[in-house]
Amino acid sequence: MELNELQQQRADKLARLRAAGIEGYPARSQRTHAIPALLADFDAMMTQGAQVTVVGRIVGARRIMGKLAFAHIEDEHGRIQLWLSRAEVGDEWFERFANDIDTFDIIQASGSLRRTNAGEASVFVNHIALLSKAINPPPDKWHGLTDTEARLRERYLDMIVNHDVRANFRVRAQVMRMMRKVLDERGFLEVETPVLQPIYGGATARPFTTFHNQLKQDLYLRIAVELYLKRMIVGGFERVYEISKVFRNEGVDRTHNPEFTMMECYQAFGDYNDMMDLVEDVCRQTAIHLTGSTVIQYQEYSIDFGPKWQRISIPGSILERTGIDVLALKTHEELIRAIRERKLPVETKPSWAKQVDELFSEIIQPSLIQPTFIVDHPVELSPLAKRHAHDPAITERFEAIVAGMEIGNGYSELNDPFDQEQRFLGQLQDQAKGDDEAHQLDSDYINALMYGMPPTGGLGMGIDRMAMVFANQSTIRDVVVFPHLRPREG
RNA sequence: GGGUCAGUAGCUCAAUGGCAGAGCACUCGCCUUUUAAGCGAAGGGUUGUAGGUUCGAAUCCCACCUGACCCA
Repeated sequence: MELNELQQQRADKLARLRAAGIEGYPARSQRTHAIPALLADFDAMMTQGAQVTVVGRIVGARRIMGKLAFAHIEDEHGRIQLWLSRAEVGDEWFERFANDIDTFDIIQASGSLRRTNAGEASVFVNHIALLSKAINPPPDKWHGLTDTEARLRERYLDMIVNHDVRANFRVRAQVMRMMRKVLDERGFLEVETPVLQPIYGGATARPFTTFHNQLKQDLYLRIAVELYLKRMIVGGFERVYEISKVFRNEGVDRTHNPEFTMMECYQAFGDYNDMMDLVEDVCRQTAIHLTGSTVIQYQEYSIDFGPKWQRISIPGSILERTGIDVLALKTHEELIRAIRERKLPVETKPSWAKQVDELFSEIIQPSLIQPTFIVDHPVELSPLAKRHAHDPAITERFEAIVAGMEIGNGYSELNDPFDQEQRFLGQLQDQAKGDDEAHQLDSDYINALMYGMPPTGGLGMGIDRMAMVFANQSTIRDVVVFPHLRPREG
């Protein structure tokens, strides 16, 4: 590999250490204490004359004087000062520490515990071992690494230097843990269904396509888990869930990433009310788990997961806000004309249903900051949802909105195979009109429904967006460990 | 897809048509209580890429690449 000047200096130091019989990348280390544990019990251990061995990465500047040296090392959860005295550690290692050990090297230090004159808890070192030589130099010790592109391209460095980045991923893990906890407590079984699917379904989106060489078959990376989980409901499982990546071949923006993590669950003999209850429960418990309160801070808002969520009707709220009665304007053309007459700032979409969705998402949704369920989705917009018991034009469906973002979507599942076939055929018509996100016709799924699926409630929740909410991040890339970037030229 | 802004040393940033600089980091020397240690010295550049204008371009023009933000 080609090394720049700073990298070459470090490589030369590694060569010098090896010439002295010191391995740069040994297999084993002998930590006796994690740094936070040491700090928590520091004074008692110091009084007892404890000998400890800590490990970690050297961060910040080493401060080398003629016969004393100081540096800080950091393990995952803590940071402590190392205090080296030439007399204590010996000339050989003191020189080595000064000359051939660098900031960012990962080392092991053994010694006793002492406080400096300033009172700082320190390990008074009598022995050092190198665990991993860093060839790349650290970024600016004061300003750190701030360039967005550099942070994303070298996320590992971002994680080393910017601790709040690490914190986001801990929150994300807690969100997933609470999700599993609530589902497990309610008796749901965690299952795994195919990621590679011959027919993609369960959402309206464009897929990624791949190819199976032996079967000579096009396969799609799933855009949702839904249809397979509902086949399991047909198969007799009453409560199932899956948490995993789904893939949608669409643009990247503040709230979209082409691969994202979704939780989907299905509850036989339940309906969409049970699913709304589940959403409220998961969010409330997660908030309490993370903050001790039902209220969390998101950007400039305080969001309260304590009360029952408000419910807003899609057609009703559009009528109220814009004067357009979407249920009265039955054709796509009429709806577009009404939008143009009012000069509403929305994109033209390829079907009536998509246009209603666009209207709502642009005009109403961003203003829904407190937890809200939007309901009464037009049947054309929801090809897998059961018609509303009191109005066949709309469905028993909800979307869960927090901070203007959709974090979940659920419905009473359509289990009538004849209606399901008609919905699929309607989707094919949309496709013929140019809607490249229309749902495919899955005849095997209809076949499954023809064996009888119990009345069922279903739910999908976006883990990434929940992580955004609970980690107080405004872009999805800050809760995705390694967001996709275009390759650099050359 | 459209618009705006940005890309200069390892990092953070200057230099608005006239010698490409600073701070930190790094290297060398001194230093036994440092905390962004201190003092002294030295090194480090294909200014995102490729063209153009000009006596002269980091700077102006064109195209492209990468990213950020805004809009649709």
